[in-house]
Parts: sequence; structure tokens; C-alpha cells
Amino acid sequence: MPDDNRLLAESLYEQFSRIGKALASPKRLELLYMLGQGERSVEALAKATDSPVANISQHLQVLRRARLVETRRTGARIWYRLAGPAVSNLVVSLQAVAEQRLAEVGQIARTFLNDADALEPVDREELLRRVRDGSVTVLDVRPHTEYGEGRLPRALSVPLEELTARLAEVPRNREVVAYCRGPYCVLALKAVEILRANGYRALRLDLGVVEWRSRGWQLEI
Amino acid sequence: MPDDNRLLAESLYEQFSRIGKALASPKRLELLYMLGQGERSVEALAKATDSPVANISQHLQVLRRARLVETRRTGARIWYRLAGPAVSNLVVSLQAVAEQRLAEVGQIARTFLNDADALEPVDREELLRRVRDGSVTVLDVRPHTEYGEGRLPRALSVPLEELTARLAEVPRNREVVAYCRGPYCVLALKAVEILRANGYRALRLDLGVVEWRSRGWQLEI
DNA sequence: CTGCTATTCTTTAAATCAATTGAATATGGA
DNA sequence: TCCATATTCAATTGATTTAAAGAATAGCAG
Repeated sequence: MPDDNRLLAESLYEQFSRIGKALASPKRLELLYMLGQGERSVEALAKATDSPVANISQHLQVLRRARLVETRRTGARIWYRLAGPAVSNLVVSLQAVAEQRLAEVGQIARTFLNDADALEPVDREELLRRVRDGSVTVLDVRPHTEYGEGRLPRALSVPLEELTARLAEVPRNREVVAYCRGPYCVLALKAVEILRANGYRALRLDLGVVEWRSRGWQLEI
Repeated sequence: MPDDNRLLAESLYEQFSRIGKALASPKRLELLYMLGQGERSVEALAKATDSPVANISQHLQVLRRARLVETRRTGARIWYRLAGPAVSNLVVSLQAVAEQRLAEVGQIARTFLNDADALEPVDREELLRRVRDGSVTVLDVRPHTEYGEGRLPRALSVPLEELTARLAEVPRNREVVAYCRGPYCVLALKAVEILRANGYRALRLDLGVVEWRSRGWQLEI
């Protein structure tokens, strides 16, 4: 019976490690994070990660064998999506542990985002409260297609490239909060620069739809 | 600048994957889960996993390089512990995804636990409610040492081996809920058998201190 | 049926990883 | 100091994983 328990543990952890192994590659983690934003084709994922299609297809097979993603076919194109919100949560909590435990992550963020408190802005929870109760103007600066797949409640869609031309649409009397794809996305940082240069009170929200959803909050559309 | 973003993403996911790689081995997942129950020495972990000490030591080094565990020395002995509750949560949510997505896990649980609904008893949330409000007798059937490291609130310590001899200490008029190390631990199953054979109304709670803590609930001592 | 596109499969070589063994280190006690 | 204990280190082996590149497949348009 002790041997029996050993066998149980070994079979079980063997299975659990299938999920772990799927999370063991940087490319696959990036794919999972992207899929957390919405369904994508193999080609789109390959372009976004700047990798050969065959390579991305391989990684997607690995994720599919671990049942972390599912597929849907339309014509010759195959669309990948996360197998459920639990998968997205798992990736977010892995990233959270990495941020918490690995000093290197903060170092990289500071280097690339040129922002001392890029990862932990002074009062994120307070900011989130105001985003949720609608007392600030929320700006989604991602491309229109991503906005269409899901966005923070009441967010306005003004992609970064259009921001300068469409400033008139952004009310001047209220504080503006810009967000994009997540804590490591630079679009919102640049949007805040532009807004401030034009006299707005503007802040960056350092999370995206993936993190929003993983807090258990609803997205719009 | 697009190249810059690529470099940012690659550096970041490289770091994130350090955590993923640490989770990619069955042995390491088992070690993490055990450490979620409390601090352990290398020797104790080696015995519990029925592996050579050197092998376990190696795995622990890997976990330490990923900053998932920390150490403390007392004399010649080195004690390992999880680096924080977030690590324990990560392991629990990985197991949750595995249970949810991999049919094999349920299959293994049914085979070894001889219990059709071992993994998802009919009304776990209701049972938890009663455990939390104290309207049932909660029995911790793990060894005394583990009880001493942390237990569910108001739990009585009656290790499985002592149960038959100490039945008199368990009130007959109230329903009894037994728990042990987690959903895949057989101690509580056997305790329930013994209790029922002796006329008790007894149920198994299919979670342990690790899962309890990861729900954000307090442990005793 | 033919060509075209999107994706997957197969094969290769390089890299990494796991388990094992024996040696090395550190601590505490005789 | 010497010995016993607990842990780590180093080197070896075999197995797995990776990226890459070309061949193969599936669906669609003509």
C-alpha cells in the first residue's frame, strides 16, 4: 500500500508535469499570453513573435497536447484559442511569481520601459477603482481589431497611431487612463507621453485585458 | 523600435520560462507540493519521494535557482521551504488546470482512490461552509508533526493509525469531516471507512492545508 | 483537376535535462 | 583531531527538446 501510494503520486505528477512542460518554453508562454487577448491564426502568431510558421505550429501542437489550447477551422485557416479562463489565470500567476521572485524581471522592465515605477505604479489599486467606477476616461490604445475582441468597460478605442490626429475626441476636463496589452506593452506609455505633451492629466494603467479578466472582472463585448 | 519590443518580449519570456522550466518535472512538482505543507529537510523529502538524496538535492537546486524555494540551516541539516504563498498558489492552480483539462488525472484518481466522485464530491462548497462555521467535527488524520505545522481551524488531531484506539474522543452526535494532505491523499478516505463502520456519519474533505491556504483562508498555528 | 495558401509533419543536428555514481564539503560530537 | 551525518558538487550516460528546413496535406478558387 505504501508502494501503491508511490505509484499514485508518480502517475499523478507525471500528468501535472505535462502542464509544466508546456510552460517551460519562452515562445510558448508568449503564445499563451497572446492567446489570452483573443483567438489568433498560426500565421498571425508567427508574425507577432517574429518566428517561422513551422516553428510556431510545432509549439502550438505541444500546447494542444497539454490541452491548454483548442482550435477551430475556417477554410484553410486554423484559429487557436485558450482552452479556458483557468489557463489564462495560470499564465498570469506564473508571470506574477516571476515578477515577485526574479529581480531580473524588474531590471528588464526598467531598462526597456524607461520608467522607474513601470511595474508597480504608485497607486494601482486606487487607479483601478477609478477605472471601474467610471470617474476617469479610459483609453484603449491598441489596434481596433484587438479592441473589438474585448476591452475594459467604457473604454474608448483610439489606437496609438491615430491618437495625435484624434485628440479632439478625448475630453480635456477629465483625467485620462491609457492601457494596452499588459504590463510590458509600450503603447500606453507612449500614449501618456503624447497626452501629457498636450496638456492632459494622463496616467498609464499597467495591465491589459488578460490581467483584467484574471481578476475576475468582466470585459466589454 | 519594433525590434526593441521583440527584444523586450524575448528577455521577459526568457525569465518567465525559468519558472516554467522549474515546473516541468514531476519530481519537482511533488517537492513543491510537499513543501506547501511545511518546511522539510532534504533527507525527509528524499524519503517521502523514495528517491536518492543526491537526486532530490539537485532538483532542489533547480527550484532554488528559479527562486521558488528558500533554505535555512540548523546544524548539519538544511531546511527547504516555499519562497512564499504565491508559489504554493501557482502549484495549486497548475494542478487545477491539469484536473480540469486532462482526463487522465480523473482516471488515475478513480483507479487509485476507488471512489467514483473522489475528485469532485457532490457538495464540496457546502461541506466547506460547514467546516468553516464549525458545525461539524473536523478531523486531521495526518501524523502529529504535520498537524503541528498548520491545520484547518478547530481541527482535532487523530492520526489514522490511532483512530481505532481513540474513537471515544470523537463525538458521536455530530457529523465528522476527515481531511489529510490534499485531494490525492488516501488517509482521509480510510478514516471515513473506519468511522462509518463504527456508526458515525462521516465525510471526506478532499483538500488539505495547501488548498485551504490557496483559497486565502487562515490556518491554525 | 490545377495551382495557391495555410498548416502540419518529418528529419536533422545541437542543446538541454534527468538520473546515477562517487567524491567533496560542512557541521557537530567523541 | 577524527569520525559520522547531511548535503552538495562534478562527471557520465541516455533521453528529451529545440530550431530549422523541406516535404506533405487540406481546403479553396479557378
